[in-house]
Amino acid sequence: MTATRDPEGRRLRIVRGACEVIAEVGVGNTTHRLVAARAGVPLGATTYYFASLDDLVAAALAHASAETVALLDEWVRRARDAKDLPGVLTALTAEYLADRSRALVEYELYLAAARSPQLRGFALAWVEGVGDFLSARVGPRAAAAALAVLDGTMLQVLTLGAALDEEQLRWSLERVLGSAVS
Amino acid sequence: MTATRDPEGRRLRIVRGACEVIAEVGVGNTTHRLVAARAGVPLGATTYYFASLDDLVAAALAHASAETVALLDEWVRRARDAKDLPGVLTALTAEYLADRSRALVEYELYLAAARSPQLRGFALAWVEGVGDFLSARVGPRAAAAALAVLDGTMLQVLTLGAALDEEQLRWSLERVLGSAVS
DNA sequence: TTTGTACTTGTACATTTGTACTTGTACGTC
DNA sequence: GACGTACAAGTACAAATGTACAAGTACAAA
Repeated sequence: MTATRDPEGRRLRIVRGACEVIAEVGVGNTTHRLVAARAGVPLGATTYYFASLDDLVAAALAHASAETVALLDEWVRRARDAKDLPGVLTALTAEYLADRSRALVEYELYLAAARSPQLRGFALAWVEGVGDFLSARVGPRAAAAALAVLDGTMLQVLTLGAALDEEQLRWSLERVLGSAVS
Repeated sequence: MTATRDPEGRRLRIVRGACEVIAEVGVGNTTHRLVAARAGVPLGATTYYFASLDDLVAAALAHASAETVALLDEWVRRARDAKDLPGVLTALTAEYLADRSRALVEYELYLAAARSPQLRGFALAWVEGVGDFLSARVGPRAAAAALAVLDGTMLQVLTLGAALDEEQLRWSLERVLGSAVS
């Protein structure tokens, strides 16, 4: 018995499976077999679509990064004309953290970038994306401060397993953005 | 030829080697052989002192955490009566990041805690340590905000490989700590 | 229908890895 | 000095893993 033919779908299944595995066990413990089992494809499929395990992991991280960039567009769109900037940023953060699995892959990617410069571009996409947008709106200093608040808050939520304290985040952002906010 | 006998020193050498290896390749890619080579001990020594690889990694993370707790005491001591709290915190952050290798292990531990609750205690030590101290001095809201700023800033410096912008950090902290500062 | 190609699937194999084990050695105890 | 114990160091081996490969299968083109 053979599965119906669907190369693109298959590749996507594998990449998605890889993302889930990375979120669960981390980049270092990700294996062909774990990904194959998670994606529901035979082992050979993972080596057919990706030349090596590194390629597979890189594709998964690229996928996660692309999702974030897409999300970034939404952030910019919704925050551009918002009157209540801290409120919108807080809401967006809460939405982002709702998918804990994806967020974990993101931060896994973040940390992996610390060791391999070729991944740094992905990490930069986020920082520069949010940074540039905020910078244009509230100036570079406040933008950098807000970005640090957001990154630090998300990291703490992910690692400590606690729920996001939206009131606290809003308060912090208001403080940091200061008079730039209406 | 046999090395001179020194159980405690040996154990420490192995733990330190493990920390270095973790900083370089990450928790997931850490192996007995890498640690042994780095520590300059035969392979058998790593299994003699640690029942399993998990134990070895856990010991290394515990070691890193203990170092941080020790550092925490210094932070509290130096910041307790400081007139210029943002300035002192900025200086302490710069000092902390000077040892990039150790800082990386810390954040590796941070992220690992997201997946294994038994590591969460170590991650909590930092957050609660700094948090409680700051909280007593500037109130819970400003303390949490400052903690997020510090965590986010350090994460960005580590992952992007950029130098710490001390002026920016100082500005952010002043903004967050607000009137609580002299 | 026939055929070629891209895809599928299962398996095989060399390598790496965790860990146990054996042998040798230093040091406290008598 | 003799001796037992805790440590040192090398080796062995089973399990896991990355990857190559052979054989089969679906689908488009002719």
